[in-house]
Amino acid sequence: MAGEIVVSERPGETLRKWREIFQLSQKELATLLEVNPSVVCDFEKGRRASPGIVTVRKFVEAMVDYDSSHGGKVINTMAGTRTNEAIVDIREFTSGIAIETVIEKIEGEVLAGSKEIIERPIYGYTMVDSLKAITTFNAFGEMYGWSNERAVFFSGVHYGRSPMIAVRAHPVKPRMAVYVKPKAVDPLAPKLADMEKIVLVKTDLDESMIVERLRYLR
Amino acid sequence: MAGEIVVSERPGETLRKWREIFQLSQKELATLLEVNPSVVCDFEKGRRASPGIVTVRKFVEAMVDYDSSHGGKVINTMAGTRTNEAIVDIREFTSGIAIETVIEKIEGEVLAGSKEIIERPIYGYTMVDSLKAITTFNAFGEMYGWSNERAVFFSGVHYGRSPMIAVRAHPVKPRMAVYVKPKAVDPLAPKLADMEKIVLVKTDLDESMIVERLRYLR
DNA sequence: CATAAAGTAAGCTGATTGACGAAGTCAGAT
DNA sequence: ATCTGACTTCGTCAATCAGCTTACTTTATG
Repeated sequence: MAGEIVVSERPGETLRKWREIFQLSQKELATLLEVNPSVVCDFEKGRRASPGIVTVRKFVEAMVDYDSSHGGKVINTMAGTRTNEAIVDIREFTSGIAIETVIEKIEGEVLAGSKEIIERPIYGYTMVDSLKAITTFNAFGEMYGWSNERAVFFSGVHYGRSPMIAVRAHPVKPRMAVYVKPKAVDPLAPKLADMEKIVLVKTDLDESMIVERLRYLR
Repeated sequence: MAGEIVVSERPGETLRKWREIFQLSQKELATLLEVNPSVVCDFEKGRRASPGIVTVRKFVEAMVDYDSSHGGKVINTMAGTRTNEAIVDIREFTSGIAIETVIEKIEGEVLAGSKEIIERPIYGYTMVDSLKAITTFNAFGEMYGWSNERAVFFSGVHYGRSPMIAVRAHPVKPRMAVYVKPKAVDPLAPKLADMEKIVLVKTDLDESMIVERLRYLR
């Protein structure tokens, strides 16, 4: 959405399109943003030709927040799964931790990833139930996607294909993907990981065990 | 890519990440952009906190252009598939065509989609080889994304799951997805289609037949 | 018809960007 | 030990943006 706006030939029109999808008037949106309605108009009509990305973010955020505080009519799917159900655990480290270290802790087997990237630090992790993550609107990270610098643990992996496909198609990528007790690992997965330059790891520890072990990482 | 930059917490760092992926020095990139190297640095280090989207576009374009004029080392996948190979056909209609009409033409069976959406118009279509699309850098339009208002035909569908997962994870959605002669259709696919409010259709015509039939749609 | 409500247009101001160039740091080769 | 190349920092400045206000169309709707 934010991406679509930046990338579009006439950002203003795209902005408008989304405002209309969210069924907001210029005035309403302006109120949410605490600006004058003419500002919204100016952007939509292109008087502001190249809005700063912070501005774009503000617009998108305002609309999404509004929607979710009104039951998420636009954002939420009709399906019953709630965002939070998909996310089993989410934590930020207080400082950067090398990917290697995490791999050791979880007794992971590296399926893809060069030496170089393995040395890089990450700053947190997210544990998701793969199937729920996909069937839930926003599990992929509150519209802004995952922060780059983290690991994503996928539990409930069946074929070992979909999670990496999701990563591939999503604009914002984690540094590291971990399959938790996967039933299988499709050969396509490591290939995709290589392409994305992210580390793909498999572990046989279960969710609670992993959370336990990562708990006392700084 | 442009999307990732806008959306990221520290756009500068993301910009740098991509410059490094393209294996360019600041100086080289600056030369491509015809600016002083310090400009590149300023952006990467965040002195310019909210670059205009035109600037972001310039950066991205410069890197992509450079890469493709050097054989597309980064853009084309290491897996050898060239971007264009994934896209079998792509066409814009001169005016909007109702989704219903397209469904009739291709003798499609509707797997998901309400009456309402089926009446909506689309303005073009893209035919992709599913597997190649995923293993190819740019087929998903990482750069510019799909336009909303079109159909995407997936050929070479095996389980009938990945294409919809890609659609799900990708920020920009087509109005209509068509499985061309799928070997199977995973039950998850129609569910995802419903959630995305896009029409999912299956057809037993083959690629060339479809292109043929859609050719003479206005 | 009158009058909201929604959106457009235009002029203005202070803040920030986009750009430069000079002077600096830093890590590795020579 | 110093040199080179890659990167950083910073002061500067014109251009542009983000925001305001106020006045003007349009388009419903009682």
